[in-house]
Amino acid sequence: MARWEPDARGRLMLAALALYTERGYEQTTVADIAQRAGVTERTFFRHFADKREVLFDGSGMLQDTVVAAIAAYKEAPPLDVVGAAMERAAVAMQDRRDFARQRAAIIAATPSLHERELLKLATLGTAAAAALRDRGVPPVAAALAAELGVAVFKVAFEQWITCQLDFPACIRATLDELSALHSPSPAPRP
Amino acid sequence: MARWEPDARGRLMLAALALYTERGYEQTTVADIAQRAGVTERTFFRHFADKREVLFDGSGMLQDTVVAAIAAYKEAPPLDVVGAAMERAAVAMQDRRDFARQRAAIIAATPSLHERELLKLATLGTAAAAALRDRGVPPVAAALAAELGVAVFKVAFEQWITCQLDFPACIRATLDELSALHSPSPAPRP
DNA sequence: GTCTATAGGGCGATAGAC
DNA sequence: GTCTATCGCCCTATAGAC
Repeated sequence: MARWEPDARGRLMLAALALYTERGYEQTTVADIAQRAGVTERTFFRHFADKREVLFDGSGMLQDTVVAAIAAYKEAPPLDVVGAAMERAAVAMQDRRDFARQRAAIIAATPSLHERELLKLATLGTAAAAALRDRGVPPVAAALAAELGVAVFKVAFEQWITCQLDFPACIRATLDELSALHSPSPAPRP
Repeated sequence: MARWEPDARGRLMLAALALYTERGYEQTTVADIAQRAGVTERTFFRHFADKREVLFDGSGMLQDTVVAAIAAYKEAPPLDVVGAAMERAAVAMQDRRDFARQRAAIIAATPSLHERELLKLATLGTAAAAALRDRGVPPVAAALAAELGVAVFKVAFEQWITCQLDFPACIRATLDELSALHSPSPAPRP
């Protein structure tokens, strides 16, 4: 028998998700989470910088996916590149809709977690802008296109967890809405 | 002589701005701020919900300006409405560029403050979306247009504090960049 | 793993304005 | 009398230091 149960990190994440749902984020102490995971409080802080971070473990991977997709995409206008990258990220998240929904419910109920989520998305935007610049997109256009990409992601994510469509389809629908916003007249005469 | 000096709130804001600049946000305690303002620590927390909030006193007014501008603007496509509202907000901030720059420097140096700034902008976006819906814009288009408005505001703000242009001009320039992103070919044959 | 400083909330007391 | 701003002290949990 091992000296410690394996995967303390995974148990801490599950315990936090469950407790935040059961009794709310603020009513849950780090000691509670550690106890349910069968480790000490100190161990929690070895794995996660703070009490919020335990819910954001996948955000680094999401960012890597987006950045890689931007770098790899064929020659195209900046907006098409970020659109395709966001769809790619959506594909990677598709099979975790129940988790995403539970997590989103906790975050929506907790301003402090909402803040952290926004920081992660902003960091993703900054990384996306850098990846666009690496493709030769001028700085301001890159910053703007990256922000639009994140905006599309946010709106599409909201759709995804509240309706039946799958995530990539929500991204495509939101990208269509974005185009429509820029040509208010349904069909400019050809 | 009054029992207390008036405007404890204003003194707390000034003291916080000065101390955060002098020695950094994390190296400043609430006790330090309270002491410089001549009140107790407890009084600080009666005026501001937390140590960050003291830097975001104006954000409610900014939001009111944007929402009012959206409600009052003439019949026009959603993107034009938010664009005009952001320009209106920029006009209102124009005369506080030095303050904005000092504040931005503190925020840029402090992830925790960056988080709070993003939350305020997200809240502004939500309010702008609601104001667009009140004008009859469909929900998804409203959410997307509001996000675009905030994106333009962020990019333009960055321009404003790093270059010589005035804020409304930065907004207009960024709105032009936004249009350009959607029509990559310089001039589609008429 | 233990120790400590700080954030931030709860509660009652005080003193001025009205 | 009421209302409101401030104070002071006690408390817990976070998060960093040792």
